[in-house]
Amino acid sequence: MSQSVLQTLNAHLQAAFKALDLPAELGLVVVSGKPDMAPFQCNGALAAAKIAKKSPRDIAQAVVEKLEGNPDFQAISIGGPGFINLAPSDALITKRSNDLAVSPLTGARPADELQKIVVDFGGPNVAKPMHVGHLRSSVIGDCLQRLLRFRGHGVVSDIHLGDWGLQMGHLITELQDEQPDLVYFDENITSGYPKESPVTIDDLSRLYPVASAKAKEDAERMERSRTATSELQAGRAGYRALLDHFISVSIAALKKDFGALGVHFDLWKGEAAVDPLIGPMVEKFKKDGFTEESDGALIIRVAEESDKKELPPLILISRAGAALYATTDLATIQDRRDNLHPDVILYVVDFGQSSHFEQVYRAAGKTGLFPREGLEHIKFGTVNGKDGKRFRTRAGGVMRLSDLLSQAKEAAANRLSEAGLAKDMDEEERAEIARMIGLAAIKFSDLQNVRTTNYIFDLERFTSFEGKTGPYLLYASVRIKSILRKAKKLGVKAGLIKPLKATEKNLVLTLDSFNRALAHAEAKRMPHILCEHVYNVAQSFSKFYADCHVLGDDVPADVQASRLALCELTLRQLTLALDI
RNA sequence: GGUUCCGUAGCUCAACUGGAUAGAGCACCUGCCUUCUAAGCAGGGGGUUGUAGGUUCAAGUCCUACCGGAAUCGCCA
Repeated sequence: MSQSVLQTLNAHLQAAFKALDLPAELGLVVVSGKPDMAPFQCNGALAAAKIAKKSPRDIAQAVVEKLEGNPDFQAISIGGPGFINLAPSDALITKRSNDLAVSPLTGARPADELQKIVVDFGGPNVAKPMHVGHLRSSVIGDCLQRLLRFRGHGVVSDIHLGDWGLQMGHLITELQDEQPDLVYFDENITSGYPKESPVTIDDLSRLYPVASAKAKEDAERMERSRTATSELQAGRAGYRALLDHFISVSIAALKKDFGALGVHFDLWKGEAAVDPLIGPMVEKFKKDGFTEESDGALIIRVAEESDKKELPPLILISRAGAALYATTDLATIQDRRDNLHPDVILYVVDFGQSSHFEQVYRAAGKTGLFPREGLEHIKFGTVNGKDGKRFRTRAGGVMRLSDLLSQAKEAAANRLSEAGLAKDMDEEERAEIARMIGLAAIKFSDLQNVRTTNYIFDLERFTSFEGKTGPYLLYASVRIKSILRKAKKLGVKAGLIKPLKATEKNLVLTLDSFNRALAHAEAKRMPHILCEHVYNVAQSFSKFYADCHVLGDDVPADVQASRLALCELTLRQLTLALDI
């Protein structure tokens, strides 16, 4: 596999800098900020000026002279204070385009250093229904796990169900108030519970808010939930049996939701699964002297010298004797360390929990449980409404995931019939296409902007089909497929690629940056970088499509073959990238 | 009040980590379908990057102080 055009030019520039006794790194070639002047540029002459004590333009001039006559360049010029503008030769572009055409992954390569990575995302609670906030974690997490796998890493994804802690106490006690006669509440019975669940998923989502609201106003009610939580964690049989029902009912419902989203998890573990590890882990922390007592609770101090404000200690065991969120997270790290042996664990969780993870990561590092550097919080912004205020679950009008999906699907179906598309298909096929388009719209609009704050949820944008959207990308694929179909009918075969017009060369260079986008997206754990690339591909193709007729009567046979090959290549890369 | 994150076109967001005249998409104008799907293409208007300083050849990006917003601040997850 050859190098990308950028890498090739980069090698030449670095060699030229080195030959001038300047640091090779300064020869770094980047995509030009002024694409109308040249596709690439090198800014090293400006930085070199200080070291060499010469004017940037003189250095640029010397570099240009070194590169003169190199067949890989079509044009080299100096702009402004000392920018070196670089245009690759047609021969280089042509060669690279044909290399890409025969590359199974259209130029993508595995990461240099392969790692074992655990991706923890989704994190839905047993007690609460899925809403748009979970959508974000799921879509980003799923994209990251696909990206990392594509790059060759060993990836294990875990949903990390919220099935432990106070919320379970809430559910148990509220259920007891509603149906006090259930056998689970009889302390004299410790086995032989019914297989059938006493509750449905709807019951669960109804019980929790009720209990939570009551407990907030009534200290006594809260105490009952706390006690139930402790008893559950201490192993009370009836409560454990209830918990198992809660979990299995939830998982069944969640599998449906995540299935509809096309999101996959390797592990469906929850917090409850690491319960047996907690006791020994806490004992070890105690023995090793990492813990101390404070106000009746067992804590680990995680403050560091450099903190401007002391970070509160991590609470391992509450006054009531219950394990908390941080405790199960630590135990989960231990579980993963011992069973999965990861180099890195990624937590795709909203930004509001930053300090919690900071506490857990520090504690893990301090106690020798897991290296601090291997734990990464992949944070994203809280979900806000159009008014910029937080999109609250309580505030009524909860947007359920399934509702969102069906709305997107409906919008897609309307668009299809309006535009008279897919009319030669039967109803079932059309519905399937509408579903895919709606899903693409949702995923892309969520992924394309990864800012860490101020995430605004806008249904209209999520289901829009014009401009920079998922459907636009699909549309590009559809157009290519249509050309390929026609070519097959006409008996035209793909051949050697020879980019002639600017739109063709541009498309090749865009396709050529695939690997760079993948590597960059991985390094930053930012899916939107990949989205940006795919959008660029679709846009470059659309321009090419409008500018270059592929199968016209007036197009020579070799040009037809070349453009057809370019179409095939583009489709392959689009398909690969959309699958991530 | 403390800490952390953020402030870019009317709206939603980029800007490859310090590079040239800050880019896309909506929305708004002007063209383009008897030719491979117009979910598209070509073009236009729209900006003192919250404010004020500082660092240097160069600042949306780095440092300081204000203004405005969000999250969080020991027994919820």
